[in-house]
Amino acid sequence: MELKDLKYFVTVYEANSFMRASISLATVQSNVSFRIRRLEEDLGATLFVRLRRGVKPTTKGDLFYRYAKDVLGKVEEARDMIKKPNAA
Amino acid sequence: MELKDLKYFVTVYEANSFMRASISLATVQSNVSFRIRRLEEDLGATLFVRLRRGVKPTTKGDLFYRYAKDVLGKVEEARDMIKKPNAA
DNA sequence: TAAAAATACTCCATAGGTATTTTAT
DNA sequence: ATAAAATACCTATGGAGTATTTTTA
Repeated sequence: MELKDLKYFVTVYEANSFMRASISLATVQSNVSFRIRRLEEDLGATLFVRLRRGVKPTTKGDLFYRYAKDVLGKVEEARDMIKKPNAA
Repeated sequence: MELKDLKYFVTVYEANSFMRASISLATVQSNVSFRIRRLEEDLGATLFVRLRRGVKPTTKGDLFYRYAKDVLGKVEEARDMIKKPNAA
């Protein structure tokens, strides 16, 4: 699992679409598809159900979203903390 | 920044040595050196002072350690949560 | 001066991008 | 029928390993 996978996941979750997410992420739909699939395989769980128009998170997808946001938030916190000149 | 960088950082922090960390990480010293340096550049801060024998965390290194552990811990939590069959 | 980190270099795996096919309603 | 996801494919980037040089207490 990579931080980028979490970023992709969160973007897809909020867009309910691989295609729209790919635009936000300045990449291409096939990459989003690949990374989400790989993340699902890594976790051993389906995170989205694929629908006629876009995708919809599964229950596990909903749960995972909270952790993903939390992790990405913590990383930003760490960055901000390091940036502060008085932080050393 | 990648999760692997955080893992490398934490291992170095706990080993006080790039070389010993490389063994724990089943890789090679040059990779550890490279990833730590890149992480430092990414953050714009030195995380370790290089000593005659091994390394020693800077004040920012000490602070960053807490976040790194926290992030890696949260990722493990997420994995465990997803693994639970009743989590969906 | 010696143990350990940094650097230079090579090779291969894989990430990203293009084009096409498959799926689901 | 059609919009969107999956797949196949190619190329280029960069991650892992090897060998060597540089650093520092």
